[in-house]
Amino acid sequence: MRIATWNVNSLRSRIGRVEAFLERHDVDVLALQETKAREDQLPLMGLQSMGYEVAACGTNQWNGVALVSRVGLDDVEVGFPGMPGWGDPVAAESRAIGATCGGVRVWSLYVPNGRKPDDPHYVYKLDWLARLHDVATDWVEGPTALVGDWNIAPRDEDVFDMAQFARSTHVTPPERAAFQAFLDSGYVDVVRPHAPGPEVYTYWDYYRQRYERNRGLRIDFVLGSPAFAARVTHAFIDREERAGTGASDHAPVVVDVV
DNA sequence: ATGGTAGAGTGTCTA
Repeated sequence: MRIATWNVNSLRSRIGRVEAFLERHDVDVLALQETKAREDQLPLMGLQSMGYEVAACGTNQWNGVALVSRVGLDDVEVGFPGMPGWGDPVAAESRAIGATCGGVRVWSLYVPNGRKPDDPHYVYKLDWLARLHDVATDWVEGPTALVGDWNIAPRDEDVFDMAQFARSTHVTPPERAAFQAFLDSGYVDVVRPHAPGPEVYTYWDYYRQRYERNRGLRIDFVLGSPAFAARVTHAFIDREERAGTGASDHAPVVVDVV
């Protein structure tokens, strides 16, 4: 079974690339972030004709996550227990969706950006991660994959130039500690062992031709519970998907499990 | 400190 995650930066504007990506890599389950659409706005007909089911959530024009699966899409849950921000327009219910696909519990996650370290949204980000961690410790016994845009670069090697992030989010010690807490609870970065080398970015800002100059960040991750990680045979970052006009600013991450 | 680009949709907001 092949599982992928992709911050698509608007599903409606990217639907052609999404369909081509699914076909090119023979993907069974695709977790999407920043769909930027309500469920009723989504162009699902093409995906359905390709044999996929879709579950989506999103209530505003900025966030939104979805799961696309052709190996089952059962027990769909929008959000997780204790998730902060209910009733907040920037927040909650459009950032997490979970379902059981092919025997694996998959969560598509769009971790809050944080904006600036002195912004209230940064506090909300850390709170959101803490609440997710609370429930994720209950899921670690089963075959679980926490996938998506974590908006954290856990290590210096995940950043093209640490000096440029001296006063920025994504690299602060509290954010990195929040990410590390998932690893300490048993979750494993299942991609890095299969993506060796110094530059394994998943995101390149649209500004300043950062993709062309390979000045990116690694912020999209597949964290697997031990039962999931033991089944991973291969993984890669589809860097080429970021090239050309009409690309998302994120590349998809693909994982194979037996 | 600012601005650069892209996408939501008309006012700016978000990333």
